Amino acid sequence: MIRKEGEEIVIPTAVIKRLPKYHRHLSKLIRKGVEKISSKDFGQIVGVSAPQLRQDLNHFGNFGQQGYGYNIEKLYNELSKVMGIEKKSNMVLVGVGNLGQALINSTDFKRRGFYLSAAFDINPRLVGMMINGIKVRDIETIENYIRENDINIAIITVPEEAAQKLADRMIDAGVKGIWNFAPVDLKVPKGVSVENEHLTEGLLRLSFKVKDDKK
Amino acid sequence: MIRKEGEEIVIPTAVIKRLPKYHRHLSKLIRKGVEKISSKDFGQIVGVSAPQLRQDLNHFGNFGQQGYGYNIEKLYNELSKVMGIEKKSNMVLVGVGNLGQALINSTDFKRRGFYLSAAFDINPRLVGMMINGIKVRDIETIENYIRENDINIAIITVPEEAAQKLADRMIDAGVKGIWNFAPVDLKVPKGVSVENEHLTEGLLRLSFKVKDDKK
DNA sequence: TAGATTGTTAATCGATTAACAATC
DNA sequence: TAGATTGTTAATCGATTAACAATC
Repeated sequence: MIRKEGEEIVIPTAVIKRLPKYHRHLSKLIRKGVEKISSKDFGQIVGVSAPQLRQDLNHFGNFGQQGYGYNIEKLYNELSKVMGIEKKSNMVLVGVGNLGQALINSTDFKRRGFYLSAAFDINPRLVGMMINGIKVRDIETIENYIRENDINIAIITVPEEAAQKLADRMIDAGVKGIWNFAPVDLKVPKGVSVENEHLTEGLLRLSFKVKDDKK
Repeated sequence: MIRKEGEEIVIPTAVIKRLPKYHRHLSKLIRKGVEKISSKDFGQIVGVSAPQLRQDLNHFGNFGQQGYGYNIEKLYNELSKVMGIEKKSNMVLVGVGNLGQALINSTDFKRRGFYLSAAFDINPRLVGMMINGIKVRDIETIENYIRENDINIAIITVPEEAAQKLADRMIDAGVKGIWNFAPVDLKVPKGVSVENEHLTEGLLRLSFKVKDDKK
């Protein structure tokens, strides 16, 4: 793809949705020790057609080589760059309940290059604890922490009622992205991104499919 | 919409993806005590255009009324039916770790009409425990339980390595749908549905958006 | 070189929006 | 009845697939 200087490049949302899946399977292939792969084979693995895969990747650069295919490690690193994954820890989690702890303990995160900087909770019994190497801090100190440590992504795993207020506070302190697990659609100002993880919706989709299949 | 007898009706995947969101907001509106709503207003709430909303709903029936709009409770019940939500408990969860416990304790599930029948784990320390009214049982008894209680949906919250084998066992015993939280794409035979909940992918999408906004 | 496979354009398909007659 | 709002068809837009020249 040829990019003209100064031109706005808009990536189709359909492409953005597929990138993380590519990233996950590349990570898996690296662990398996595979070196290269063709768009045909990789497409089969991730469940998209070969031309679609090539077109998706070409939004970000020409990572392949004719007659050879794609070098897996190179492609993985390129996609990591594209998605802004850096070893530098710039992420916090708020709400150390069951779900919060599950995320703190997630090996999949770490494996994919994500590192949590700290966790926060309102419960004094939890404050001070260490979980998987992450210190739980008092929620009242979160604004300072965000400012001082240049945090730009926050994970919200607090109850529904607390989520929006908390989001506002963190955004005021400088957070640019929120990964929200509370069952509300958070409202955020322009320039801030939200990814709402409404778990129950996945269950409903499954239920629909099961019912639909029976017919 | 007029349906002809015997004709196969295929619901576009784009529509299926939006249904759970409609359901969630209807649930919220009921709790607020709102009685009726127009496609224009409801579209604004759920973030789709009014014609799209009407078209989506009309795949399943004509639930609105000209000059009036939609009765919220009626629409909620219709969509619940469409998605196969029944009070009758026909769902089990396997893997009572942090994530499993988070789901067992979820108030959002119950509120939306979903009920768990039982939970299973391999760890003898957990077996026998009651969590939020749900009994934790020995994983070795799961096939029998599925057969005897006519279970058709299973939630998998076990480690990656155990997920596929477990899925196979449960499908053999009669499970028709799997909601999978392990970071693998489960392979299932035709007639069985899977909804893969790859949490890390949501975080990557967020990371991409944050990075993309900075430019 | 010959074979393989990419990058990219053009054609097709599906999903969204615009528009309006039907009707409560 | 007049006003509001649905259900539905036709037009537009975006995303996917097919095809192939470029090239390693």
